[in-house]
Amino acid sequence: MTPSRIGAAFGNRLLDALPPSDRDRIRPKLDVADFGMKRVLYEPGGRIDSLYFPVDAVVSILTTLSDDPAVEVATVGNEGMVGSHVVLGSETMPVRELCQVQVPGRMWRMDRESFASVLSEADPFRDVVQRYVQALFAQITQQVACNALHSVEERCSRWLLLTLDRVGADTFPITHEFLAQMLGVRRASVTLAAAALQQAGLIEYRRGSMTVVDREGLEDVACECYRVLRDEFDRLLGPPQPPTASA
Amino acid sequence: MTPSRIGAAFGNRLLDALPPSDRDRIRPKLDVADFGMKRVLYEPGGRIDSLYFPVDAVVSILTTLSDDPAVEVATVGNEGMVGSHVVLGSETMPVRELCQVQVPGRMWRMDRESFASVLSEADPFRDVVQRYVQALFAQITQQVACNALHSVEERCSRWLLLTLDRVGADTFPITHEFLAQMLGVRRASVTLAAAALQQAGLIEYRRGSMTVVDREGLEDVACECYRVLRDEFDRLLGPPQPPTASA
DNA sequence: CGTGCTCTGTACGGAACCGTACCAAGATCG
DNA sequence: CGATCTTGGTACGGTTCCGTACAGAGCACG
Repeated sequence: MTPSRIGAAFGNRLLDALPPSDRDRIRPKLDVADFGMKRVLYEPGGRIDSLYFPVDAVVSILTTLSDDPAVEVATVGNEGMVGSHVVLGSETMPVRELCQVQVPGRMWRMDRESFASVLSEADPFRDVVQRYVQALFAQITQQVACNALHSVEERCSRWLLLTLDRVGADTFPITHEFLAQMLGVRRASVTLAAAALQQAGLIEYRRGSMTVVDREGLEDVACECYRVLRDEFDRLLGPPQPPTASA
Repeated sequence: MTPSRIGAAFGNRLLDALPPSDRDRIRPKLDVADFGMKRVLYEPGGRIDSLYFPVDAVVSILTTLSDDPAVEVATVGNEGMVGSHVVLGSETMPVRELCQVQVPGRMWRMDRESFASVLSEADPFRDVVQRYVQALFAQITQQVACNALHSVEERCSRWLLLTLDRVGADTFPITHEFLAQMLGVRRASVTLAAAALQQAGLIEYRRGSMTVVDREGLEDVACECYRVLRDEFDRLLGPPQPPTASA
């Protein structure tokens, strides 16, 4: 943790969308969490005891099926928070959904009671949280159409771009196997798509590590879903701030 | 409209989940709406002036893409309401989503201001509405996995079963073309799947009209998504009531 | 330094589905 | 009752992706 300069930024777009005075008001209720890769934050149907506001971590919301591995329905990074169901009045996850750390990194943590009490006061916090839940809704919605209509290569590109926006770096850890599970496709299909993207000079990867080389080129290959989501987040949460060294 | 017997049911599971006294309290704010097939209730990004509680109508929530026809992300019938974004604090639809009547029928209508004012009081209404929004979330989430993993025939069956639960009858109007758009597949693919289902003696159809003959057989063909959604709705809203003649 | 494990590259047949197209049967409407 | 439109049946080549399998390449650890 850091000395809390007045109104200092958190490095999380949702929290930083608050006026400085509101930031200082909730700061005492936050501490820092740091989880390793693939750490499960909430089990299916499990209790939501804490909410998390990622800084440079990325978390997946997954849905489980009886015969297949879990499929990703949305990702949460520095633009949002993990545990949105509390906003809908629930203290638990849906029966078949879980949250899992995708890319390790830092997150701000707040326990559910604190969150609920801050939320119950009518203030900017409630407002920005509600807008985030709308954005999360939009993300899942887009994923429905994307999975129905777009190719593996398009979806891979979309996924990489979204992740890129959420971790602060061009390189992040990811295996083909893992990405395949997120997209609900074969590992070999991801290998093929990734090879094509590397061939085209858009990415580079070696054994569990992915680097985006040509970001704009990747946007051209990705389906429109990426831009749609980015624009919707910007509309609801305001454009991303340049990363002020904080936290 | 009907003479309002005290505590009378509405024929909508969400409204009927309220205690009779609460039902009577909101009854004056409701009137009956009846829209034809394919009528658009909200345009993409458009204002939500009224919310609707279907009785025997079915409404689709669709997401639009620039190059393809709109794809269905969820359906709303007598288990829920149309206009859930108001609960999230918005007065408009997301930029790329719309709501369209799927199967014509009756719906209860409430204007947004009335809804918001009823909602702001802490009471059973707020509670049941929040649970419905959770169920809607679950439905869209399931659709993500379903579109990624399941065949056209499985998805057709799921769609028919969900619709069957929502209209009060075994027969309802639907064309192959329309169903294909909802699922994001070719019209010919639906024709093939429907022919197979008819061949198996599960359904019958003739020119824009579909009848489910063997409901349990259809459940066996459908993917697990149908049962998952039905169970989640029952969990959050209570089991469906036998249809009391009302409204 | 060798062993074992994880991750990636690649192959092959097959299934599902696509884009497109054309025709026939039912409905509608003058 | 004939013209026209909508809906459904069918076909065909092509593409994408699947299921499965195996081998090599990088890394970790004893």
